[in-house]
Amino acid sequence: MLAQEGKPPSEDEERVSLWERLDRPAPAPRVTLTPERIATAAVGIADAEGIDAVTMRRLATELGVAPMAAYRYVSGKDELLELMVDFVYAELKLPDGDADWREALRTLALRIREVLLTHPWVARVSWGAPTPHQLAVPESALAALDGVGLDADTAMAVCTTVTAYVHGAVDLEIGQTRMLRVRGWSSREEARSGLASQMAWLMNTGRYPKYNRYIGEATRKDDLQWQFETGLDCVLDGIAARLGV
Amino acid sequence: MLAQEGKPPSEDEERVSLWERLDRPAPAPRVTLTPERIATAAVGIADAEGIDAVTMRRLATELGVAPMAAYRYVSGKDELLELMVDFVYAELKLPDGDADWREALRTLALRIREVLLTHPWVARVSWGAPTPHQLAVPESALAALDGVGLDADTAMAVCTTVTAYVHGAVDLEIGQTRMLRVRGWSSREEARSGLASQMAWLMNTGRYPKYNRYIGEATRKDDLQWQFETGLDCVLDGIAARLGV
DNA sequence: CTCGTCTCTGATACGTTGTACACAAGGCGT
DNA sequence: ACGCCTTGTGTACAACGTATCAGAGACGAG
Repeated sequence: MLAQEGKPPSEDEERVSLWERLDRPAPAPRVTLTPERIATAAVGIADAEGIDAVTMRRLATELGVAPMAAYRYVSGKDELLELMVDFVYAELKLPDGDADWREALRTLALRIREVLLTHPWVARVSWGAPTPHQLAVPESALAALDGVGLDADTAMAVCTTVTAYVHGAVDLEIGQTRMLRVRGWSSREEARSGLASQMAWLMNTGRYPKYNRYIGEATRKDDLQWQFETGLDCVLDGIAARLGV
Repeated sequence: MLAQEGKPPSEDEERVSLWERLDRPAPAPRVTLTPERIATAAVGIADAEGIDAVTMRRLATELGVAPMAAYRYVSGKDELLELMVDFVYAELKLPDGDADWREALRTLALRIREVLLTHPWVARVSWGAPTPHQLAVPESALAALDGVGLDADTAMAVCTTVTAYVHGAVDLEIGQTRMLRVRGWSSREEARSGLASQMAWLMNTGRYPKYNRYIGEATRKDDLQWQFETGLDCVLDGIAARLGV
């Protein structure tokens, strides 16, 4: 479609992945830009001002280069986001290999939560294809489960279940936190009494009596850590029960 | 800022939520547009061509109106997405009230999964503030848990845990499915042997021995329904165990 | 019937975004 | 020293969200 008369030298060669490309031994002369510099700058912007502030132009400004410069390293914004996600997962410290499977999975889950809460935009970005540092998570989990004598399908299912819970729970947590932060309410006292005005209106419709009652009675509504750990322990209990310790 | 010299009749009155506004008894004459028509059209586009195809202009074209017409009903694209999410959740059939709490939560989870898989874009859109039809989910779950004698915090935690698992699991599922669909591979035979080229390269780095082995041995890798139900049953087992049946 | 008014829609326009394309600059092997 | 290949620049365009204003059509009052 392009390069229809010139020379198509390496045109149409099979598409290599971002990671494969970056792994090749840096064939380039004079680089002022590197994947690391790009990722660092982009993650910095996202952490400071939210993922919407991450713009190819803004990134270029931050790096002191022209808007199109980063395109030598990532093929588009999607790959930039992949790079950012991988960069964040790189800071995840994996649990030691000599722990009980349950303890290993538990601390892994807690650490993932911490990382995701530190970079809330990651939860809404990560796609289908896992990045290298994301793959280290199931690798570590499977290693922890290795001695328990599970078949491959069950072991994978356990990993998926815990991962699903962690991501889902942190996602809810982030949404909830952001919902409070969007309004002016800084303290939760203010938030609880006024709640969201729309929420208040919804409650006043009388269509959610149980919900209304329960949030009225709840006393640990703000203890997100407790909620997360309670759910996580339920999940781990269930795994242990269903799999014979 | 606007209307600085005329009459600011209802200007600056406190911001009312989308749902409150739509509930007021339709004060308007001659409507060719309605929230329902807008939501139907937008959801249709998103289902057929993905969420990125949902554009204010595209939506207007679909509705046969000018690009700005829908802004009379939603204040911006964010509210359009809220409207779409609520429209989708409206088709969720809630379980009857006379079931066992466990069965109620189980079928609720399975039905949410079905809805989310039918409209995969919903999973990546839903925010912090729940829409009315989304609120019906915890309402129904709390109703099912009402007789079990849980304190408010625990009941809420149970709801959150199940919701978190469902959302997280479906999210993974969608990502996985989309990852297969992005390539040309239509069949999973083709997908398994070739896998993603990038995945294959990552595996060949030798950094993920366990993962590589387990996906090689797994035989139910494509049975996503089994995976989901297995995880779900683990979660429910854990809840039952930790809460004394 | 007429008219003022209120609500809904159309037209136009602006700033921002992602990115295609062609060109310039500078280090390395020979 | 020379050319080549990689890297960064400049310019440009289509598409997006949305602000603003003007017009159109139905209702209530007279």
